[in-house]
Amino acid sequence: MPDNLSHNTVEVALTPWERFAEYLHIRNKRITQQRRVLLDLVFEAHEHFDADDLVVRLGPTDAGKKIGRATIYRTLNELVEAGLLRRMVISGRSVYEHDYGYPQHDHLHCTACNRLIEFRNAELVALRDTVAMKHSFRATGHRFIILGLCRACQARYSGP
Amino acid sequence: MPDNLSHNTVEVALTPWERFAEYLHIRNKRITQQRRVLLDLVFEAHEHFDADDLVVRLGPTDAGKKIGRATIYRTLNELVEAGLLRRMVISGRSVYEHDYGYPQHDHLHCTACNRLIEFRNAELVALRDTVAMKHSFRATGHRFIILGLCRACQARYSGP
DNA sequence: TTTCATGCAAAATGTTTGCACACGA
DNA sequence: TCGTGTGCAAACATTTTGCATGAAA
Repeated sequence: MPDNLSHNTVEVALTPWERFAEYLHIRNKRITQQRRVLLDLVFEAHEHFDADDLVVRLGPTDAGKKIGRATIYRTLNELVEAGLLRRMVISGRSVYEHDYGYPQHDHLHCTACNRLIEFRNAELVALRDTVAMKHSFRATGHRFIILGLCRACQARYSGP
Repeated sequence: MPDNLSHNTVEVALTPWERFAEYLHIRNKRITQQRRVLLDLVFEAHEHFDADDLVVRLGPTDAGKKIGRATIYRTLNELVEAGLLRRMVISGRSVYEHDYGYPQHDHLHCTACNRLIEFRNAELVALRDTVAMKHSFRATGHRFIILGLCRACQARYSGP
């Protein structure tokens, strides 16, 4: 396994689009306008977002091109299944981020301002696998979130 | 070899009851029948449970001793705030376990049978604090769940 | 021309809240 | 007594689903 931890992307053979097309083709699913628009929107930038963000970003502008909430949810599930997006649950709502072509990482979650800060730590995966092996468990993934206060919020909460 | 986590305890000065009473007293909250019944029920055994489990364990109609769902949710929130219970979210629902008088640990979650297996690892907290410090983040806690297949489910899914 | 996908609204889920009454301190 | 707590039902927020229509292949 190559150590790409010090770079911002991971080399991948296919573009997200090629990969999604492949995923759809294998399951006899169709390449529709909606899936096209959503995938482009989602891979426009490296951000954390939720279903509602997409609704907002689609909403007022494209008057004729309205995509229903249900389709957004359905497509997000497909993108997760296709390995393009990673889902995590932050205070009760699903939050998504790029997974394909993006290095493995985890998050610090500021419980005051709700910001998510990414970090990478190679030891963590090693630790995970050690623990899993000790319990005859076959690890397929993990969720690790460090909760606390970011620097800005520490300052804010200890007076001016 | 499993390390019998469920029979270990941490020495604490107060019983859960004393601690809850103290918590309530400080906030001018009252020791009611319902809170009494719920705390006893919750500390009856070391298990993972959710709100619905409590509803079921309280029975259909305890001769007029019915405790409403709302009260159960309200009390669980108090028990978490009081530091007696720890809450984690497993596939969209809140799951609780003892926190007070119970050693720090994390979980392996079998995504096939939904079982939660506890493990302890001292390195993890060290790692957490190292990462937090590197980001000027004040860590107050973390959530770490290793996802995968437990031994039984690995066997089940690779044929007999 | 046959599936499959979409939009809409309704349903499902898990939890919280408003309110009138009940009860603990 | 007085302020909290409770049960109930309704509200909530997010996500899923049933169904008739519309669009890929």
